[in-house]
Amino acid sequence: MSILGAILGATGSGKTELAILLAQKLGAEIICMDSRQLYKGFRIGTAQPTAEELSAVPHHLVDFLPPERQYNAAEFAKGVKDLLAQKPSAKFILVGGTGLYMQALCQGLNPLPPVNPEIRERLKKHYENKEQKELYSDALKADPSIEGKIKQGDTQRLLRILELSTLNSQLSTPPNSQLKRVGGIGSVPSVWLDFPRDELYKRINERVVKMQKSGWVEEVAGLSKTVPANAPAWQSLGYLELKTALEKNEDPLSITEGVALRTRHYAKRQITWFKHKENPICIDGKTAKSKETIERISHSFQ
RNA sequence: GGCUCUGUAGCUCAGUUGGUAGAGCAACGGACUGAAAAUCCGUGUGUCAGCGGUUCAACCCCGCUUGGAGCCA
Repeated sequence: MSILGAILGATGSGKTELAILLAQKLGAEIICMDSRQLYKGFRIGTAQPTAEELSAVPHHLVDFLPPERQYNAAEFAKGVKDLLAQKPSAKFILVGGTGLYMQALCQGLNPLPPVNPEIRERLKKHYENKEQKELYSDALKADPSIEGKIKQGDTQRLLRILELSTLNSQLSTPPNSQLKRVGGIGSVPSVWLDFPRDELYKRINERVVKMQKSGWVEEVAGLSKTVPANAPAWQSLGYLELKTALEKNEDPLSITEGVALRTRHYAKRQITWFKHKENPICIDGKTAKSKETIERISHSFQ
């Protein structure tokens, strides 16, 4: 097994910097486990590693995906496994905050057919102007095991269930409820970069401002010219707000507070996920880059 | 100086013909199996500006004090 461990933490907790120090010390390469940093050209707003950082240590799965491409947890897991197979003697460190991707990689996924965009689109259209209840009752019929697990308002998951049931009946695979996870590489040692809540929020607020000062606006202006408006990459926090502000000729700084707010909400979701799904060693974010801490983490990664 | 409006949750504000109060946002907690920076779910945290009066009972009515806003001088 060539994955030494994972650096986890909420957005803005300083994972990137720590990972580089650690990778240099351990002679490892970095795998970005981030559903947004993988989009090509979406650099500043997603806090991709800088050019300097990228050249300091070999990085994978970052800044490579065409913005109009949809990606998913299964592709990520496959991408990592392919990489491990290609470089059997290399050592890797996982770095990122996308919990679902880590789960898919380590624990595996149900052996289901790949996402089918046509069916998904059709279902979406079909339920667009209907009552929420109808979507729920149809999904419940398709897979009774979702009762109590998926809520009525959770459009995204309900559509997924219906998409699966459509595929299942076409491909006669077993119903969702009976499937088991397969293909996981098993759990890896992980550390969580911890901050008191108010400090983390302060870091997030400041980072949004910093992004705007360091070329994010120009980045979005450029991307707007080449990337179609419906490209999945635009879903990255703040990009759509910024793009719209530019189109409407509004002050790009008017979005700052809203973006910071949504980023804080996102950070909270990450905290909840990793606290409950993974069992990382908690380290103090403030002293994470100290010699002692690096030493300690290296040790647990061996 | 005079007149009018105003003070209720962290913020913006509802409200009770008098029976100690509730929305949105924030905040906090939670879920998560191929969109996850996504998508959802739950929780009210309060000297109702202060002091006194009327009343069985005041956030509500009355008086004074105090903070804020506006108009007239």
